[in-house]
Amino acid sequence: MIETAHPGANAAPSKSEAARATLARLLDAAVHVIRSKGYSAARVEDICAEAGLTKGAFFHHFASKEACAIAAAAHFAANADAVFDAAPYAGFADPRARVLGYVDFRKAILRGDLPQFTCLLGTMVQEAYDSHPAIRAACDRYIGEHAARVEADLAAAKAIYAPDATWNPSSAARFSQAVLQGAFILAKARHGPEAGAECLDHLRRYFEILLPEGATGTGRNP
Amino acid sequence: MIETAHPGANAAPSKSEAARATLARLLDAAVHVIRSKGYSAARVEDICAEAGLTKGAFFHHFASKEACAIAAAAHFAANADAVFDAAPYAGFADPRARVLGYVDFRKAILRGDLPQFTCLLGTMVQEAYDSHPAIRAACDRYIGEHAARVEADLAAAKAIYAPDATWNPSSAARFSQAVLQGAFILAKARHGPEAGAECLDHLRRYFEILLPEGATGTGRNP
DNA sequence: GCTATGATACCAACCAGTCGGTATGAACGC
DNA sequence: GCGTTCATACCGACTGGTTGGTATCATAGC
Repeated sequence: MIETAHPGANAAPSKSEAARATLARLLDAAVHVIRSKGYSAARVEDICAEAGLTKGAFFHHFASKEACAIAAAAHFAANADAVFDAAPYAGFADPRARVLGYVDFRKAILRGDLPQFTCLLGTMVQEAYDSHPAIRAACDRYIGEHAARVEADLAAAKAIYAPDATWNPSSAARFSQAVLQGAFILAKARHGPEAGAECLDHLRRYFEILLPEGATGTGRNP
Repeated sequence: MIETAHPGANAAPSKSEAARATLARLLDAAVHVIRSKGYSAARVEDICAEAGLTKGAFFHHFASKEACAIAAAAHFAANADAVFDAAPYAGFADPRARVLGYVDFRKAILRGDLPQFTCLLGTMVQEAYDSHPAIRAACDRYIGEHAARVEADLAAAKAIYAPDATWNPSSAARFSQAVLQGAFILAKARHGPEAGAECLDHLRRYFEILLPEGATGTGRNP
């Protein structure tokens, strides 16, 4: 899952290729287990079993379970960045199309089992926001960084399609993340992605209205 | 917290007034502790300490921690029903005003510490959806029942303000719940309610657009 | 050999749930 | 009224399994 051209040509030269691979396995396993049962209920041995390793490997790479969770958050965010960079909508020239393409893409990947598409960050921050400040900070950071990517397209689209509208691209980007997080919760409650998908339909319609296609440069919205 | 006219004039005659009071204390404590740290991290002794009781009392009233959580979900939902029944917007004659008043009210109660306004159901279902089916079912049920209340006003408002629009009141009501749940997650990540409040501003604007005030009976929306 | 890596065995703390016990008070006979 | 009886309500020490973390050992790469 981690690709390095040449061992040694890397920023962290002290880790061998094999060690990097097991670290990645541990992180992937942590992401999966925590997405399935949450941070507290995720046992270290669950993560080790999922990775096909033992606690020796785990505590060699992480100082604690909490440190693993924080590293898993970074790993998850980096993975997500790669996925969205490679998504088809990322190449659209029109920023409005990128915004709507983003929503469509997020809807399209609501497939398979719940732990495969739900958000590690939202899951962890729910339980850890008060008792584990470092986890909360990590989740806040990576959610914010992802929102900033959406914000960039939203701001570019607004400059073209609704330059005089009063809504704030930054706030709208955070709103999109809230809708996604809420969609995941509904999907979990319903035990299926359908309820989440229809939330993204509403989000798309909202963005369509915020960025009126025909009225270039007028900005009719409040 | 529980008012009964005469003991014995009640539906459940077998429980004394005092026992009902301690049960309520345990449920209030469970709601608070689980909202603070999540279901898994909430220890039975935490709940007992918060209630000023001991484990003897806890396991006298609940068969298990899971049973307590399910009872707490019902308790939380009943409390919420009472709060929203008593809210000022509930008396508005115009259903559109009730819909918008609901959003405004939800924004207004984002005050104080996070465990005081976040949703027990969304918090629990995140961790328990896979490992505790009974908890998932309870959360699904009470979220759905609350959404149904919103749906009633939305449907009435749509009949007046957007009768020909294609959007679905049931789906829009679920969307409102998703936005709320997502707003709570952002508030937790940011450690403050502001990020959640601005999400409700977007939700309000969306509902304003879905229910155009001037165009009674035309239904301009997609 | 020396260091990095990972396995195995182990520990101490934790925690859901149990169990024997006490207190309160209602119901009943008388 | 009064003692007897019994169920409900609650207490708190205890238990047995669990779990994060540690200590130690085996192996491989340089």
